[in-house]
Amino acid sequence: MVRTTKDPEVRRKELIDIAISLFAEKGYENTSVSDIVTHADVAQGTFYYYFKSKDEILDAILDMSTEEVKQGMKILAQQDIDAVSKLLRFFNIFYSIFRNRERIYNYLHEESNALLHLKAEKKIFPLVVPIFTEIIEQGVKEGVFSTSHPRAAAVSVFASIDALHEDSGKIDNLREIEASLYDDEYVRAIFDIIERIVGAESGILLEFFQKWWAKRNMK
Amino acid sequence: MVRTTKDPEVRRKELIDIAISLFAEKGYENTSVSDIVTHADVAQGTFYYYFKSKDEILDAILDMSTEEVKQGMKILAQQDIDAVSKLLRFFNIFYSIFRNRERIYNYLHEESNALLHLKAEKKIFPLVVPIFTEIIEQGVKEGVFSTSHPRAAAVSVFASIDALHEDSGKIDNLREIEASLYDDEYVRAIFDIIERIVGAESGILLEFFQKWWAKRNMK
DNA sequence: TAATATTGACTGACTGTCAGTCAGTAATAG
DNA sequence: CTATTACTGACTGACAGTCAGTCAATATTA
Repeated sequence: MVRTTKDPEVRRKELIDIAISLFAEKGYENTSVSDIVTHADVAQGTFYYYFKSKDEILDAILDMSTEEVKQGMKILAQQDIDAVSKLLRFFNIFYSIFRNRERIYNYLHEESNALLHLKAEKKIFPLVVPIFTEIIEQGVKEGVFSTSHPRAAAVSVFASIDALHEDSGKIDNLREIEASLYDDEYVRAIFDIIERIVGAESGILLEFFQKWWAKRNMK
Repeated sequence: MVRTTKDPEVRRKELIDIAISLFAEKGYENTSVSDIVTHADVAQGTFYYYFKSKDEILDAILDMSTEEVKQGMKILAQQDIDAVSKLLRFFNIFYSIFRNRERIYNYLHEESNALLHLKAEKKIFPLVVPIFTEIIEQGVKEGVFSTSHPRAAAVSVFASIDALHEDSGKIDNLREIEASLYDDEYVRAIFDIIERIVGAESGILLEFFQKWWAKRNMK
C-alpha cells in the first residue's frame, strides 16, 4: 500500500467522519474497525494510533456533537433575560440535540446502537440538568414558577421531553413547533406538562412563544 | 465428558439462572456463551439447542422478569377501586420493576449492559403505559385528576420516576417509602411531580398512602 | 549543500476471543 | 429395534486489539 502521511488532525477528523457515516448507515455494533480503516484507506494500526479502542472513537464523536449543546448552555446561563424566555431557548437547544442524534443514530436497528444511546444520555444529562435547574430557580424567584424541588423538576422535564419525543412523532425545532402549534396534540401536551412540573401558569409557554415569534418575524 | 440428559424445561431454566447470575456479576457484554456453558457443565452446542443466540437468552430473561409486572398490571386494571389507590398500587409494582432490574444489572459497569438496559425499557414501556393511561382517565372521570393528555401524562410520569430514581438514591418499595416519608426529599419530590402531571390535588398521594398504610397495619 | 540522525505517522501480519455451526453420538420413548 | 430428542465439542469466520518494524518528513551536523 502507498504510504501517505497527513496532518494528524486531518487524519483524525477523517477517521471520525467516516466512522460517523458508517455508524449512521449500519449502526455502531455492525460497523467494524476494519470497515472504518478500509474506507479511510489506511492500515488497521493507524486507527489504534489515534484511538485506544472502538469505544474511544464513539466517545470522541459524542464529545463533538455535544460541544454545540455545551456552548449553547453556557451562553444561555449567562444571559440576562426572564426565566420563561430562557426556558423556551433551552427548549430550542434541546431539540437541536435530537437533530444531532438522528444524524448519528440508525433508528432502523436501534439495538445495534444501544451503547451509543446510553453514552449520549450520560453525556448530555449532567450538561443540561444543572443549567435547567438554575432556570427553574430563577423562575421561582421571579414568581412565574412554583416548586420546592427545582432539580427534580429539571430531571423530570428532561426525561419527559425525551420520552414524549420517542413516543410521538418528532418535531425538530421551533419553526416546526410554530407550524403545528394550533393542531398538534404533541406540542400542546409537552407545553402543558412542562408548565405543570415547573408550576407555571397554564398557557404561559405558548403565550411567550407566540410573542417571541412575532417579535422575531417583525425584524 | 459424561453425558447427562435432563428434562428440557429444567435444563433451560438452569441455563437461564446461570446466565442471570453471570450477567449480574460481570455484565452482559463481558459474559461469554462459553462462560455460561462452563458453569452449566454442558457443551457449547447445548446452549444453541435451547437458544438461537446470546441475544435470545437475554430476551428470555427479560420476558421472565417482566411477567410478574405483566400479571400485576392485568390484575390492577381489573380491580374496582378508586384511581388514586390504583395509582399507588401501580407505583408499588413499578418499584418491583426496579428491584428486578437491579438483580440483573451490574450497575458498576453499566456500559456493558447497554443492550440489556434498552431491551428492558422497550419491554416494560408498552406494558405499563396503556394501563397507566387508563388509570389517569379513570381519575379524570372521578374528578380527582385533571388533564387533557392522559397518555402523555402517563409517559411523562413513567419517564420521570425512572429518571429521578437514577438521579437520586433508590427506594425499593412502599415499606421503605413509609420509613422515609417524613424526611426524604426524593419521595416528596416524586409524589409532588406526579400530582402535578396528572393534575391531582397537592398532597393527595401522601394522604391516601398514609390512610392505606394505617388500614393495612390494623389487620 | 549534502550526508546523517531523529521523530512520529503509519503498516499489516498477527493473536486471542468470541458467537455461532454442524456432523455426529448417546440416551430415551414408542 | 427404530425414531426422536438431547446433547457433544471441535470447528469456523469475524472481530477488536497488538506490535515490531518501516518509511517520509524534518532537524542536525559536517
